[in-house]
Amino acid sequence: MKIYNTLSKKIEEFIPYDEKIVRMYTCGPTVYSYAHIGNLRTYIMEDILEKTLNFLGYKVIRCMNITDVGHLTSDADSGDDKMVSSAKKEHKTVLDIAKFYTDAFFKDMQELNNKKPEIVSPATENIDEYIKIIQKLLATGYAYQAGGNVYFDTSKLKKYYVLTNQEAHDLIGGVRDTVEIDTNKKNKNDFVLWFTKSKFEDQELKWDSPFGLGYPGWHIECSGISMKYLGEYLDIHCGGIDNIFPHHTNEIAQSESFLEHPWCKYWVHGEHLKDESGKMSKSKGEFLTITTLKEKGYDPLSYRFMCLQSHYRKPLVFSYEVLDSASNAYQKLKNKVLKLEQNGNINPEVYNKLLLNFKEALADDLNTANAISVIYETLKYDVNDKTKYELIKKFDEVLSLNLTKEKKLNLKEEYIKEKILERNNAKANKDYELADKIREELLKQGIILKDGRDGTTYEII
RNA sequence: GGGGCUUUAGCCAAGUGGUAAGGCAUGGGACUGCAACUCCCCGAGCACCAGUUCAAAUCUGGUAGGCCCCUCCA
Repeated sequence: MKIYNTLSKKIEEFIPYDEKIVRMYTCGPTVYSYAHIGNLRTYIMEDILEKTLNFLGYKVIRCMNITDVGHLTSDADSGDDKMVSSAKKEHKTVLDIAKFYTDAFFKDMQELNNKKPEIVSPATENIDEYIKIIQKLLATGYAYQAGGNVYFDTSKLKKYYVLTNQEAHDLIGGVRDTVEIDTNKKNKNDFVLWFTKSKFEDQELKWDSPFGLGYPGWHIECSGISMKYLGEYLDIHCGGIDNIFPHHTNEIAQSESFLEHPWCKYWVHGEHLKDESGKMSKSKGEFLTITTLKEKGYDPLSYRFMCLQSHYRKPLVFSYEVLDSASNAYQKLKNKVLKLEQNGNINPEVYNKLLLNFKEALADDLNTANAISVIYETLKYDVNDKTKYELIKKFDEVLSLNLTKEKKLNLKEEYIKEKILERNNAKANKDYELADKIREELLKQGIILKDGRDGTTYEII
């Protein structure tokens, strides 16, 4: 398959280290609040990537971290650890908060049909790993201690900005003036590996280490967890586009300095979901979560459908117009699939042809929009329903839109038929009030009545 | 100041040199007691300018608009 690699800024043929096994690391959430649907867009992309690789015959081992410590609100001393400030606000311990929002996160993931990675590891459970890495970096001269903290020395690298085309001196001009300069740093772009001198009195979580009582920097977390569970050679590292710099850049710096050989082959980044004002964030605009969407009557999978209709590397602007459109399209699509007859035999020629179209769409840098078009092509194709149904069922292994999920009938068939008869009598007597009442009652119980040329039939919602 | 992305019908969107997929909405029609569902029909020459070419939405150069990163962020 082909995938865009941020490292080369090109679409490349995907070749993992091992022929059949893919080791994939995806940056997880910082669990100090609910995830908004913009956060979730990236996880949908990652889910599609994982399932596409499976579809193409790879075995994927995927790992995700949970950031439950050491994530600052800003680089300045005025900042607060996000976890700590949440805990303060909600009068709970840091780990209580983390547990609560981790659970909420995976519930959202489930609502969106995002598979939970087989390895999920909180940052606080891997402290030994970070210490091990930092110790070696200190020993080999890639890190130094200053003012109580341990920093990574970016000047020791031949090339630090591997993911972007920036140069160190480019940074000198701009940046906002609210950011205070950490005078302990030898170089402007050095970053913290370990804090012993907490900037915040409230920092609750601290661990003993050879560098003193303290806590790890943010970037070291992903390197440590990744290497612990996926080894020294990583095939894919995913995350949101905002992580390219500094987070992923720093991960590469510290990991490759530690390993002394190249580390991850493919860096895959998802573009953001925007709103009218720009980037969706927790502090401005409407804070949209899966729960909010549900309360407004949207199926979470409509949102998944909305995301899949566009490309993961293109900005997508959220509006209710777009969501409504996706929601309509999704419901209609499901209805069509539901009506397919399931008897007969698969036409192997057509099956293989359309399956190939579908695979080619996904293998082309995850072109999910085209993959969805293949569903419509399938529905229109001149072939029996059985073939269509089985194809769509197969497609859904990747798309995960519940397109072929059986609906459950809560009512007895005889009861429905009786009600239809009753309504038909009412209609014959021009008692439309009663007829509509019966129709509404059945609708409440999930049954839609359809009046057509050949009488009344029903469908289950 | 530096780095990068983006601009295709009312909306979403595909397209990577050969004459604009697909979806949603709107409108028209069939069906219905009305409606919903379903089915049929209908729309753009691709931000702008200048090049390259037999041929450009697709390549080159420029202009304009929108957005992101360089500070925690998916």
